[in-house]
Amino acid sequence: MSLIVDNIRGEAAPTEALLPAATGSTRADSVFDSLRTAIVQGELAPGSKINEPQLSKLYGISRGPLREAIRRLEGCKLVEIKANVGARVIELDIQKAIEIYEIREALEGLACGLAAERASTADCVQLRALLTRHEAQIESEDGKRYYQKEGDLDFHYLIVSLSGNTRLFNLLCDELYHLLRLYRVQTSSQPSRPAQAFKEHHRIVDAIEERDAMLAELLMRRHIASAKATLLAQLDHDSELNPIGVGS
Amino acid sequence: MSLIVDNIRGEAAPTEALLPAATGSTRADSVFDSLRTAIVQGELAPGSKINEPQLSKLYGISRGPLREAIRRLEGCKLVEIKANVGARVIELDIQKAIEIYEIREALEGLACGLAAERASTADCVQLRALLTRHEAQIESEDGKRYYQKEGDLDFHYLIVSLSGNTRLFNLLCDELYHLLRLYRVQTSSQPSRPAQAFKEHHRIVDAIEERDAMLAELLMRRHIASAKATLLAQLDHDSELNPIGVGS
DNA sequence: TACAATATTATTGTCAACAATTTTTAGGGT
DNA sequence: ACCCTAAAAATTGTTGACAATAATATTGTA
Repeated sequence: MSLIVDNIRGEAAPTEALLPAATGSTRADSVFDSLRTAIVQGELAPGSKINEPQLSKLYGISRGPLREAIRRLEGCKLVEIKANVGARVIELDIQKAIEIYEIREALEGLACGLAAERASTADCVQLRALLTRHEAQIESEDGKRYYQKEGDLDFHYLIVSLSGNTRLFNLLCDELYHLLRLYRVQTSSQPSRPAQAFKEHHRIVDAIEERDAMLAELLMRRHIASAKATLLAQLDHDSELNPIGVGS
Repeated sequence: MSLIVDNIRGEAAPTEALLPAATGSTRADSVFDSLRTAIVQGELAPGSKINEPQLSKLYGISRGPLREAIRRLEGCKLVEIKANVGARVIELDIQKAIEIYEIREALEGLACGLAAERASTADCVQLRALLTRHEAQIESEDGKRYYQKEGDLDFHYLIVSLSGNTRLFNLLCDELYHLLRLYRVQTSSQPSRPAQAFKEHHRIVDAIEERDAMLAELLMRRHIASAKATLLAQLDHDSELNPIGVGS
């Protein structure tokens, strides 16, 4: 068991090499991107320490821009910094995931309602096309659940962008979605009930096509609430096993 | 007229002296706080450039920690950074303010509903006491609208904290509320309809006391929506004057 | 005067070294 | 063996200097 714990909480380092530093972008920006994907994809284990000398050597940069990148990660809530101690990759337990889903439910409900008010006919066509495309993908290569995960996010991505609220877009797509990805990786959770989800997606597009903002918001909130319910059930199940957080 | 413009957009510097660097906190943290309040209170004019040598001299620190503070400000959406060019204080036009209010409506609605589900009886008493206290303050020193502004935020602050969702609390209190303050300073907007607002506040507390989550959410959303409506009316009014953004 | 190209200045990005703090290790006492 | 204390190592916080880029001023020309 301690093997697993060590694996999860160890001081894992990302396998990435240094990037060629794309023009128009500073080193701090590139290393921020690299670190973010490293964290979100689980290469930097949750709870593990961010070692500045080690990472600066790995990426071939000095600690100055690295620290700026870390400060940006802090802004995205992907690491937590304690003064004079350093940064650690965030750990998402079920409790925190539920908090995120509560927020997501409210914000994506808003986005979906706005999308229904503002989406053009062409937008609706695009939205429906995206759904059918993903559906076909799933049916053909049934084994690879991977696409379904990303496909699901594509759908939500598009709707949020149709809301026309750029701040909302940034909030969801630049912050919350990364946290969701991280949680999925940490718990290696499969997307449950794909068939049901697709049905719900189509109902949501129906509502948007009909410019029914209230219904669109309601359906999206319900759609996300059902995912949240799965988490809640898991939380209740776990707390039944360990009544007051008693470890082994 | 150019006088006003210069005053608003000039490279104003905050009048703050360097802080004694509270223990347990790094210099980057203190200067982050200083800069944030300087921006929110309008001492650093919206749109003005963040000059690193100038600010580092003013605060008596080097550019390293200053840049980390700036990166944190970027995370709070208080400044915008362009690579190789630098950071500028954000400018909030009505359009952006409306986006914020849309988000705030959804999130505070959520917070209020959760508060209704989770608040203890003592919490409700505290909430009501806060209201009556502010009411008395307003009636006594009617002239000072200042208290009403902050008092209004106090009320919302408390409700958000009662939601029990810490991420929601951080999102609203550490990010959105600062932006609201900034917008109020930028437009020197007075809180409209204080009497009506107090009535709505009491109805909201009523709903929370009765553990009526749906009603509490509805009332809070409506409460914020009416503030948003004022902005929208202003936007329509302005666009009537300058049909397609024609300056003087 | 107006305009374009160039030179100058200022500012940002980056680095390597030093200071301050924390963590780890070693040692001694009970 | 345990725990407390002190030295050593490692890591974070900070600084000043240098390189790269952008903004500004200057000059030349039509």
